[in-house]
Amino acid sequence: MKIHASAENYLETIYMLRKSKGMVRSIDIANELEFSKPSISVAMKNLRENGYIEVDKDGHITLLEKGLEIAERMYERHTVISQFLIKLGVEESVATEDACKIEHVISDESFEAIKNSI
Amino acid sequence: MKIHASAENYLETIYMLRKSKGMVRSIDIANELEFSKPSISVAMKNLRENGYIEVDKDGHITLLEKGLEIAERMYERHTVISQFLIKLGVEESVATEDACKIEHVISDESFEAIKNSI
DNA sequence: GATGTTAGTTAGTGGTTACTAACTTCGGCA
DNA sequence: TGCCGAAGTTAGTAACCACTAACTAACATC
Repeated sequence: MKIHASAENYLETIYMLRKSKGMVRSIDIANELEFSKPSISVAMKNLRENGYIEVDKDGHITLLEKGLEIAERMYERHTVISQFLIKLGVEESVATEDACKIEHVISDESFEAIKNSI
Repeated sequence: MKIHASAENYLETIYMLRKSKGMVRSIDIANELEFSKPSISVAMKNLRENGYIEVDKDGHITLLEKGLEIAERMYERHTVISQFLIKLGVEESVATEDACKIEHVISDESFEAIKNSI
């Protein structure tokens, strides 16, 4: 299973919700991303079957090592890029939205360059 | 017809090839983007049927007003973003590659902020 | 004139990503 | 006990974006 932008996004969202709310269920991700329940259900099934997350009997989702690695990477990109844009004068909500997209397409090299420029 | 990233990319490529080579045919776009001929053929059909480009009897492609507008917009984004990354120390080919992706997802507001920061 | 190359087309396929409709499962409460 | 609502699942659909296979059309070259 190759990880694509959508999977990166799901893993990052799990990571963020875990930080802000403690426990994470599918429904929380659906509410956060404003996606339908089935979309999340199918996505979590894939992530589970490929060893990125674990789901206990109560539906609580935990990031496994593989998943955590990606989530942390995305989270760092997200925070750095949005911080960078805000520093340039971009409105916070716009900066966050843009960071959400850019974080999935930018190279390591460019990301590091931006990070070092802040 | 809504314009998506791929269409923006095709229009931008036509614009760039026009600048560098004069005439542009489908095959030139295929070579430039390293896509198959049928992929380009179908894409050009869509752009033609929706008034973004014109194709004469010899297969020469011209941007119509709607298409030119998008192409110029993308071209500006491309040059500004890659220039910006190069200034941060990113290797040129990487900067160009990243600009190719970022230009399709970044907001006007963030783009202007980057442009003004150079 | 036959042959081969180049450009372009059509038809069908496959992956990604999200959707709706309709279902099950489970816990709480009248 | 029986019903309701919340959470999650399965099945089927749709749009986007590229692909290969196989075709036509036009032109060059021998």
